[in-house]
Amino acid sequence: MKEPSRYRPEQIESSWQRAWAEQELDRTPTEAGGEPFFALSMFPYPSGNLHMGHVRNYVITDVIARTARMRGRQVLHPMGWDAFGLPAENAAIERGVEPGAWTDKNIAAMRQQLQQLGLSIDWTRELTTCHSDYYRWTQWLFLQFLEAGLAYRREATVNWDPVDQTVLANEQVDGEGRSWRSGALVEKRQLRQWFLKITAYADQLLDDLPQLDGWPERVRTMQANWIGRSRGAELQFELVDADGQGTGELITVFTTRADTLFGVSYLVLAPEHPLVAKLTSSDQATAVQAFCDLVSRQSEQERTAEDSPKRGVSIGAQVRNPANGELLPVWIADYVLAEYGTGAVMGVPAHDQRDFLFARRYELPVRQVIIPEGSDEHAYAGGAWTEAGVLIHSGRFDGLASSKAKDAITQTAAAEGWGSAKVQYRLRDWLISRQRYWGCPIPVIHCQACDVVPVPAEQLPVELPRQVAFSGKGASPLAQLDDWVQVNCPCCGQPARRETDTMDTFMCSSWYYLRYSDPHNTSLPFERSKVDQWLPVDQYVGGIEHAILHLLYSRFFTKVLRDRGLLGFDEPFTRLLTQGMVQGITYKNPRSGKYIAPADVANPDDPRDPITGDGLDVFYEKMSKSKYNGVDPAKVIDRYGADTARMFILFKAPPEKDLEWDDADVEGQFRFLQRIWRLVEAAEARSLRLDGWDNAVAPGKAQATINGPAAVRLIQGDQLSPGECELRRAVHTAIQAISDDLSGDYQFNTAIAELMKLSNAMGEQLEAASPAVASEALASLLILLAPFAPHLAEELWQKLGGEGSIHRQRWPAADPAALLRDTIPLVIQIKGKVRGNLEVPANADKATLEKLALESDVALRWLEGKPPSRVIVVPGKLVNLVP
RNA sequence: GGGGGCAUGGCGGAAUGGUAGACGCAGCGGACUUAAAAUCCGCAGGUCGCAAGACUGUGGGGGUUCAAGUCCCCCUGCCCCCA
Repeated sequence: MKEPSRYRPEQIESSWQRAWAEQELDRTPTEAGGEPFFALSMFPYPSGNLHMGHVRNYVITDVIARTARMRGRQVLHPMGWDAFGLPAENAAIERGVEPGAWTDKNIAAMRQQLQQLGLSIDWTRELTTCHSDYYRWTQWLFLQFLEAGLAYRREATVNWDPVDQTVLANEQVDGEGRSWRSGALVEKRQLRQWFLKITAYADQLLDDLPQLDGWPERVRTMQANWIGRSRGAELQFELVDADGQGTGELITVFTTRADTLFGVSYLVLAPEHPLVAKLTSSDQATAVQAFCDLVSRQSEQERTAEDSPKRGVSIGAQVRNPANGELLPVWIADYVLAEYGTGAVMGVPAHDQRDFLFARRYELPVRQVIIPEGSDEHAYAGGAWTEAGVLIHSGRFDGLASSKAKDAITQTAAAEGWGSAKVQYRLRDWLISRQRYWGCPIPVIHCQACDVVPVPAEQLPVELPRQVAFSGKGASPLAQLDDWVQVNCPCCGQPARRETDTMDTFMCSSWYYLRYSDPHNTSLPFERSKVDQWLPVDQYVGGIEHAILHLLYSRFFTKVLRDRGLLGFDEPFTRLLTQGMVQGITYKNPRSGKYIAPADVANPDDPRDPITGDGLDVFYEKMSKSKYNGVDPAKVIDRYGADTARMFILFKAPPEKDLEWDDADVEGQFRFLQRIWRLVEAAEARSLRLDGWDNAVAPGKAQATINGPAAVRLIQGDQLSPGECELRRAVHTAIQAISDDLSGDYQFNTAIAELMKLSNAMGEQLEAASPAVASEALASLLILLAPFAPHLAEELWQKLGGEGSIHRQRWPAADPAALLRDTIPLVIQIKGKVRGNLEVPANADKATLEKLALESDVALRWLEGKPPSRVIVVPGKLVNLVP
């Protein structure tokens, strides 16, 4: 007797990876035939090592890509590298390695790690954002923005990251005022910087959100909140001199509550407002300066939180309320931001909570001008009343409802020339300048005579100089490279200077998905016909942390490029799956706050600090080095193989939920794959073969409706034993369930549960089944398994003599005949409670079911001979008898 | 403060308004073995009961329905976004 072999992933995985590469199995089809399907993962930053979050991301996309291929779609499933960024520059500063070389080395390491996962990626389309054959086109696209008037330079209050020594866009600063990268509290600085005019697309970016019905609702909500459109009015207040005479100079405020105009007690400017310096009276100058210094050290969050103290100082100027002629003092305050609206607001303490707190603190008058409808009482005590209502103390507008009054006052303002309706956005223009070396150079030249001159397209790329000296201090290394900086102006030929700022790396990632459609084009970023053929991305997979940043920028790019005629669609990503985090078991000493490595915990049932003996807190948290809770994918692959790692990650939790890494569950998946191996071994020992199984996906071939060899097609229900019927039912139930789980809303965890059920059923029924039924079951199991565990499925497919690669097999369709049953268990309910079961003919009609139920033992026992008052029959399911 | 989401065994998680807990992990019992590992078979929400079975059970409270984890209202707790 032949010695049974054992499932040893290390012996099969790498050889199949090589074989598939030779067969070019993952190559994107170039000839027509079949509907295109673009499966995309958010590309990684090449840090040099793959972590579990990456693995989860790419495995999910891989299953989607493989399934689509087996369903006859033409699949584009590429990978690339988001390769500009600070870590490379920090490595250069700390270890003296050249950022480009460091990055390329990391890419090579990570590519190899990715390949070990058995991902069906077309590596011939790989792209790297820091290579000039890519960033040449990032520069080219920047010039498109410049030409369209969507890129501009201006002096602005910007977020300065003191750790990374560069500015940041608003989206890149979190709610606590910290940098998304370094975690440092950002400072405010006045600098002249490059911006992209994303606000010009604010309406489209907002209004097109509802059509993204393949996106998670919460991502759309987050984007809508971020754009923050509010409809209101701009109102102008004229400055008056000490004698109460108008000076002709105006302060413009933005408000969504024009209805409260008669309740204004004062005006507030942002401390950074350009008029502040001009308007401050001499006796207030010292106080104002001190206050501005104080505010510049505060974060936006601190300044605007509703529960924080509101501070300010009068600047000694006065304005006139255009509605009633009252004179109002002008203040500056921390809670008004220069970059939002006009940088000035009207203070209405009775109807705005922050104004209320401010007025209390500085003893400014509070006048109520809105009362709740149907009431004449003062509706506030101790706080502002911010709801809509009816106007009082508002002259000719008295008695109007808030909503009507807003329109009426705005119209009056327009008619009398002191205001107009205005739509305001929270979204601000995207600051793309970075004072760093390792980024895409901004392709412009500053000339004394010609001002800002774009580098002519034929001179692109503006190459980033290599072999640069890094100090880590002061200005960008680029600014210190005189040879590089000094050029002649392309316009007038006079000596000029290159722009030394580089682009935000989010620029590079805002269009990479487009380049995959035509990655080797040397005359354009991509050809329109190709981008329109493959895009928009059918399924995009990545982390929720990009809900606003990358996803909003990419939508913006797509719309701009559409308007430039470079592509022909409105949105880049049709469906979006935001996968959850991978969490590791984390031990923390609650007294010292120190994290303890799992390896140092002697007894996991009673975890204690190895040094102090304190009991430890145990919980799951996102894997990170500092918490010692990371699991290295390479080690898992070494020990169990890629297929087990893939299966575990997909089975453990639904894709959008957080996943708790658990070694015992990994073992469980390995055992499952072993059981399949043994199942096939046993079949092989019976000489079962799959070589008649002609089911391959051929380009253009019509979708087969019946699977398998002729023998199975001829299976007649009445020729099968009950066990064979049961087995076929299990097979086709699994086909149907897994096909559903892999359609649109991906549920890999339940799909794998169905595979387990099928394999359990085969364990019981396969041995007694005829070769035709058994081989149908085996082939189906392996084909259904193929997207999840591609190496094992291929190995076993070949073992049984399957023709061609299993990955070229057609996805099976369930045979409805196999799902039919003669009898079904009918649930008998008494008053809604389940009291028993009854085996009844599957095709029995309502009347028969009712009769059978009434005659059942259960009915006799519970109804005590009395006829029920009501009978509900759900055919195929249950009968509910209500006494 | 506003908006959104979530809450199911010891654990991860399943359940088109129709038998709650699929599938797995951990656990327990058994077989095989000199023994262990591996493997195989079986048990398993809780309470009461020898058992048959009954009662109870999806964060808490109400409601709609023949029937609610699922739909509606209120509350509590946790998470996310915005302020």
